[in-house]
Amino acid sequence: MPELPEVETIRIGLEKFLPGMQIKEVNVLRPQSVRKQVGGIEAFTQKLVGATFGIPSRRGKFMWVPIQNQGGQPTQALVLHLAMSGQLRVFGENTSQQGDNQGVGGVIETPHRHTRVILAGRDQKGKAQSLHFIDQRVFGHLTVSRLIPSEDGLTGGKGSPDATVPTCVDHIARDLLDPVLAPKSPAYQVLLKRIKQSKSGIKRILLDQRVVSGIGNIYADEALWRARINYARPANGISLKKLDELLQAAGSVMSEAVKVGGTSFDALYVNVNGESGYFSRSLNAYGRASQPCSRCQSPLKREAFMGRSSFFCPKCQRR
DNA sequence: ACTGCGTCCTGGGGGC
DNA sequence: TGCCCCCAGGACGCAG
Repeated sequence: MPELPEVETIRIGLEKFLPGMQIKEVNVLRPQSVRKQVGGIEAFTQKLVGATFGIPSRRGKFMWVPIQNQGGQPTQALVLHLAMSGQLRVFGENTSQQGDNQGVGGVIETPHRHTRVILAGRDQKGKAQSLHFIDQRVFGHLTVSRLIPSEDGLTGGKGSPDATVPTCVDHIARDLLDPVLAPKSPAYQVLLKRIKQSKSGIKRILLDQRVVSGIGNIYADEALWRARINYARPANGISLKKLDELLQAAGSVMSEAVKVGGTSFDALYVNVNGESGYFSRSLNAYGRASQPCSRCQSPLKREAFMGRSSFFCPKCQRR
C-alpha cells in the first residue's frame, strides 16, 4: 500500500528518468485508470503527446510531473495517484530492470499483466523510453491537470515542492516531510491547534488528507504506537505536548521509511526499477496482531475502525 | 461539524 | 481440484 514513503521513493526514482523525456505515444489499456480526466481519454492523450516532462513533485500521496508543449513555463502536469496497488516502472535503454519482462538492453518485451497505461517516447538523450502505470486493483489514476498557485498561499522553503500545484491536488494538505510543515514552524503550530480543536478520533484525523497528508493506515498505526496513543481517543482530549509527539513520530517514521526505500509486503509495491523496500521489517504495530509489543511484550491487538484494521498495544496505548 | 458507510477494483487465500 | 466468499483499503460522496 503506497503511502508517503513509498510514493517518495518512486518519485526519487522517477527524477532520474523523466525530466526531459518527450512523449510520443499514449496507450490507455484500462479506461478506469484515467477516469478522473476532464475530457476523457482523448483529452488525456492530446495533452500528453508531444509534451516534455519536468521534475516530478509530490504532496502527500499525490505525485505530479510538470509538462510543457512548446517551451516556456509548464502550465499543466501529469498527476499520478497509486492508491492501493499502483506501480510506476520505467523501461528503456538507460534503465536496468530486474526480474520479469526484461528484454534486450532493458527494453520491455511483454508488459506486466496489470499494466493500465503506457507512455512511450524518448528520454533526454533521444533513447527510447517508456513509463508504465501498473495497477492490479485499479484504484489509482492518472490525469492531466492545470497548475495553479497553492491555495494555502505558503511558499515552499528550501527543498519544498513548488508553490504551484495541480488543481486536483489543491485540496490536499501539506505533508510532514514538506519543509513548510517542519516542527515548530508556523504552519506546524497551526496544524497542531487545528487537531487539538477536533473531537474526532485521532486516527481519523491522521488519515484525513485535508488536515495533513501522506499518512495511511500503516504509518498511522506506527506513529500512534510510537507516541503511545490509542487510535480512538478524541483529539481534544490529548495534550498539545502529546499531539506534538505524535506528529513528530509520524514524520520520523516516514522519513526513516524513505531512507530504506519504503515498506514492501509483496510484489505490489516496488520502486521504478522493480525493487522492494525494507521498512516492513521495522514495523512495530501494523500487521502484528497477537505478536508481542517490542516495548512491553504484551500481545498486540487488532480492531476494526473506520472499516479498516487498527493494530495497537493494549497496554502502551490505553483508551 | 462529525460519523459511518457505500463505491470503485482485483487476486490471493481460507474454508469446505 | 475447485469454487465461493472474504479481505485488503485511498479517496470521495452521501446520508443521517
